[in-house]
Amino acid sequence: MSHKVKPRTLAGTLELLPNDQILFNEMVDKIRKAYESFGFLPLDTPILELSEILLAKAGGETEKQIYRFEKGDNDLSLRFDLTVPFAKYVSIYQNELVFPFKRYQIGKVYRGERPQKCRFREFYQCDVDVIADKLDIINDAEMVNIIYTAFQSLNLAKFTICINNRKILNGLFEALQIADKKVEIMRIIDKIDKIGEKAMREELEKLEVTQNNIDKICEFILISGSTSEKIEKLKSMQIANETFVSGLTELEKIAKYVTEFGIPEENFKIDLKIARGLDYYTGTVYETFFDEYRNLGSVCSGGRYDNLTEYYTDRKFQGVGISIGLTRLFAQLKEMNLLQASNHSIAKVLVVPMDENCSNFALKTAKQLRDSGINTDLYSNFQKDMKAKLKYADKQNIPYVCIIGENEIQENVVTLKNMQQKTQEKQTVEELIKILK
RNA sequence: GUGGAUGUGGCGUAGUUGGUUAACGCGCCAGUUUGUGGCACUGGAGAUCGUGGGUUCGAGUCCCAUCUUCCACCCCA
Repeated sequence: MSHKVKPRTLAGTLELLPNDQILFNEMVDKIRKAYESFGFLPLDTPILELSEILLAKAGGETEKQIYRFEKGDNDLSLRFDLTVPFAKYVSIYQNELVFPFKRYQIGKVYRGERPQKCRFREFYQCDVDVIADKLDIINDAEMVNIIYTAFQSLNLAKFTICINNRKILNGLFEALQIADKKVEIMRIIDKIDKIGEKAMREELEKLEVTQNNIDKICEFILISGSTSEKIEKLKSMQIANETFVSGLTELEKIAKYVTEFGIPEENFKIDLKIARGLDYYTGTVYETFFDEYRNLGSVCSGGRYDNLTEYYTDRKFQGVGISIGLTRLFAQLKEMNLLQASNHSIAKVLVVPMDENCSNFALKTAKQLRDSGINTDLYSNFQKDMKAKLKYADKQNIPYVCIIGENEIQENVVTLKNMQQKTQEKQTVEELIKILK
């Protein structure tokens, strides 16, 4: 007896049973449809890239978390996100593409982290981005609309799309003369919901931000009220900083467009606490939360960037985009039992020949069904009895079984059994197709 | 990368102060007379108790090491 290799799946990866996979695929389909409904174009890029491409921007988390290896003389890496390959793609094909280039991409990305709850090493991202030499702010507003449309069609839970603008934060830091620490400060601010105001203040103290400035930051990020009230309050702060003013103007425009897009007020909010860690964001930043499950964190995030292709070309491109982390979202929904159990099957009908002598009629019937666009499974074991055949249909949630035996062949009909209603009737093949269509 | 835990058949667990052929539920497979499912009943397969050392007459149960997985931090989807 040889030793068996114990079959197991790498931690931090998601592997589903068929019922869940069907649900997962349905979510992908809905997201794709939402993205395409805005005219975004599909794109696929390799999972593998040369390391020099993915690591063009040296330092930071990327370098720590990227899966990198050598094969022969090639220094290769697995893509860490879909944005960097997108930047490479745009740089290569800049003369062939039509701008503004609106694309979506749904695919797996890889991060070499210590896996933990809802934290994966291989996961799906569903990205949409627009890129052009110059991109009007209305594109930022359209992103809100896309997120709204996608989550509306996913129909999972009540959600709120929160936006902020990095320029406002940067402008404030410049005005307070603490711009040299802006990246660190933004990361700390970003954590306020998780750690609370007190802990946030303590962390800022550690950074040697003065008490006066900490007060100002808190006062600022905790501004409350409706969207228009917040904008008024920000204006009344009278911060004489160009960056701040330009960020505020952008935010105001987005709020206006969002209303014009017809997005309900309850689904959209300005949240000055949102900073986002990723340092390539330069303007609008997005996060999306489920109202009743805020603790899940953001289920869709993104932002505006000024020069995404800077590592590959001198031509400057502005972009704005968002991403749904579908693997994490799915895992969270499943854990919280928020997914309706799938009783969907891929096959609409199971064709069951009683024995080998019935194969000719059964196979022809199956072909006719498939030619009519009906997903048809064929029970492919003549040996087993009727019990096993029906059990198979039952377990697969196949709604109809089409039984073909000696009796049926003689009368030139089939027996169609409705599994749910437990009824059955003899039908001609033509009637069968009509019923199943 | 830092810190804390975990590890018993496919899954979830029991296993008493170390003592005979490791238990239970779910699942899986097969039957309950052969053209009718989800129920019930009967039977069956499946674990060298993560791995390697050690202590002991004897270890799933104690000690050490190692691996694995999980959780938190970091960062992020």
